[in-house]
Amino acid sequence: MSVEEKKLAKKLRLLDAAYELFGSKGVNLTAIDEVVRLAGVAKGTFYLYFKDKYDLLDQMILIKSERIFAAAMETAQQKREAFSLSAADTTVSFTEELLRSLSVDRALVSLLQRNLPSFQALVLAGENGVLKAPAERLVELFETCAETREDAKKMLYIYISLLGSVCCDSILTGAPYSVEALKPQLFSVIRHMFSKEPTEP
Amino acid sequence: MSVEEKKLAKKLRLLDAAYELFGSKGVNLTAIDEVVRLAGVAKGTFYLYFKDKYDLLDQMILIKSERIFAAAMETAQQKREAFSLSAADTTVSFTEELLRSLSVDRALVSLLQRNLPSFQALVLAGENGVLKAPAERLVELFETCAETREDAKKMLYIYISLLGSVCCDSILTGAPYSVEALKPQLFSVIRHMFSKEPTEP
Amino acid sequence: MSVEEKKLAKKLRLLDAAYELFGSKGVNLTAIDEVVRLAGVAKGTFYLYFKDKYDLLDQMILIKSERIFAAAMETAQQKREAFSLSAADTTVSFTEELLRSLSVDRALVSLLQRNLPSFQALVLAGENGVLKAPAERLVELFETCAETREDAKKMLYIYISLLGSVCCDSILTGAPYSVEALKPQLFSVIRHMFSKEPTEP
Amino acid sequence: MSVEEKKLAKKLRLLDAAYELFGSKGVNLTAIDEVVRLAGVAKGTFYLYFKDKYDLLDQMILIKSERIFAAAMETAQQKREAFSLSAADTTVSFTEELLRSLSVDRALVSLLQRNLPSFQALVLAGENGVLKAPAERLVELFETCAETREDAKKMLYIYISLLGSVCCDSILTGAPYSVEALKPQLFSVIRHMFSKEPTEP
DNA sequence: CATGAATGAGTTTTCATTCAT
DNA sequence: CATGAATGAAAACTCATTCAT
Repeated sequence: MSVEEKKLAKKLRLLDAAYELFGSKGVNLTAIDEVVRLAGVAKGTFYLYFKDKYDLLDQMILIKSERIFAAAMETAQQKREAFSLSAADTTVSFTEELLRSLSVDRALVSLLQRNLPSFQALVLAGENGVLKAPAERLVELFETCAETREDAKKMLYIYISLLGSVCCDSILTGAPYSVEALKPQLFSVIRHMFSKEPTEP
Repeated sequence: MSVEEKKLAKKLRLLDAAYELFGSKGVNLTAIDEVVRLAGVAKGTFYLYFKDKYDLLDQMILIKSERIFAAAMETAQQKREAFSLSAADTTVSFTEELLRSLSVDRALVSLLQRNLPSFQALVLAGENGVLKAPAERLVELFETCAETREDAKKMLYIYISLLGSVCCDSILTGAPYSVEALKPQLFSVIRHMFSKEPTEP
Repeated sequence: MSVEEKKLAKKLRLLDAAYELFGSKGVNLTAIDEVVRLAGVAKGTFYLYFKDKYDLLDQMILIKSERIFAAAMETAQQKREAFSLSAADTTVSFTEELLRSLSVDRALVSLLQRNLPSFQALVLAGENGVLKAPAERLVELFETCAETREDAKKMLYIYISLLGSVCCDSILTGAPYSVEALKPQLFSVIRHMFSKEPTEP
Repeated sequence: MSVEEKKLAKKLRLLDAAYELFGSKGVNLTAIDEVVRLAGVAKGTFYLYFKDKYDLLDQMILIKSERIFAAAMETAQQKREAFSLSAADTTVSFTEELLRSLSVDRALVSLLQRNLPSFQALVLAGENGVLKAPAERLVELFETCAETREDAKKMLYIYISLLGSVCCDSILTGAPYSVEALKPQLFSVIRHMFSKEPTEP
């Protein structure tokens, strides 16, 4: 293993350890001491790779959410092409896929819940590398029901906010409603977001 | 002033001081020392009324949100009666009123942001005293577009989640969008939530 | 109930509560707050009857140990007269009786254990009212094997020390030896204390 | 000085400082603050080496008592061999030596007094490393007057209890009797413990 | 007499950060 | 690069004691 690989391995071990701990006890209640202990590296090493706890958090959310996000979009796009799905149905499909992935990765949900704002900013920031592609796809989907690209991005923002806050408790605690119980209403709202009829009186 | 009144006054002073500080610097960065200093009471007095910082936080959110919530509902109901508003329009009106109040009370928004889950649970818990009345009104509004009362509560849950997460950043940072910028889309989504047309293909 | 009786009742309630708590968690780890709460009196009332925690402790040990001490001596004396027991046998009998009482009052043992010094001082202080009579009897018993009264008191001191420290753990934890397991050796030592043969080479 | 040596030095400085303070004012009245100030280390360093005050206390008693215990046994054994002392005389010699050491180390006495039970357990626990050798010697001494090894250990237990509780007050306060004043009776009791004559009527 | 709210000095404990090795 | 011992400021929490009612 090269020096460069060893460095990466250490950083990844720190990220994994933090992932575990931040997810289960929250960022604020997790001491750097615990992270390095779980990662099996020295305390000083932490500061070699991260400015502080919150720097690590940001990097982690980025890495972890990218994978899941891209995969869900990949699946949704394939379905869209295979079955000529509408934008609304594609978004629902994407949502469904996302919920499925999140359901089996409670640690990530826990993280997102505690850090929704950073996550939202991330998705919206078109310039950002890692989430750029799937986010762009989503904007395009919402453009089908919006007058301008800017309006589409606003809808996307609302969609992401809704998704984030609705799902976290459902997945983590199942209270007050389970994900399955909320799906009909949630999908209905999403579909309505794509409806073009006037709602003003 | 009776002893009981003095006790209440002291507790309120602590709540007010914490409100101020939690809102401006966040709960985690606020030391109990600061709270009691601002409140002008002894440190021990804090522990006479609250188990810890988070106990105070819970009580505060309850108190503060009740006021703003009840007021918004009051206004919305008056408009509904005066102008025979539909359920959708009443909900929009309630939303508008709530956003207006929150816009001028950034400290509360800051609090809600950091504690959305507790707040959501609170609204949904019909048994809870303080938020019972306005929450019941909202359920009734959503019943006009839901098959069952249970479905209405789910829609309410989605609505509250949406509102909470959409607004917090908008109000606090104005980024990525200001409240005003998001209103058209937000209200549109809310109105669509009341639409009865099928959205399934 | 007269005023005077009410006052006494309060003091006794405090003593009983402290008895319970001191015995189970030790004096140092028991807060006055807990004592008054358990006693059901106001915090200020405590200071009406006791200077501080340790004042209460002293009074309590006195009261509690007097009863048990006097009773054991009473029994031992009766046996002595009935069966013309020797001083050694009377002391063994007294010891046996004491161990029996203590075995069923673990709270008191716990107290004595944590406060042996005060207790020893108490027994030896011939001037003290409550323990005077039984202590005097013990001195007399030891005088049968000592040259002077002063020597007898020293033997008594050794006896009390031995008894106190040997028994506490035995009764409370049964470790490393149970009271029953230690009795043969303990009684043997006590009997030897009364033996007059020279032990010097 | 190596890192490991420095660590040990720091831990010893803490132990020494605590020894000084615990001995003069008691464990409960000594704040960790004082310990670290006297030791000349930072507060955090304390928690690097000890869980809390009582953890330090336990470690300290072990270390301090081992030294004094082993030394007294060493001396007693030498005398035994030199003068062909009997088991009883060797034990008296050991006792004398121990009392002498303790008389000039009041801090340790103070400690033992407050923690006799832990100390007794320690001596009896044959498996324990540090006190194993001298304790084994004592058991052997008592075996000369006991039927079984188990009986010998019981006698040892009684002997240790007696010694501990008799001496503490004598050494520390000189009241009600000084060590010198008690020695005749104490030694007599010890010698009687080794006498084999029947004491039962 | 009795109360119990209020006090605040005192204590324990944590933890991000540094730096010599 | 990596380490982990050391730091000490800052935070949480306790509790004996007082005193106005």
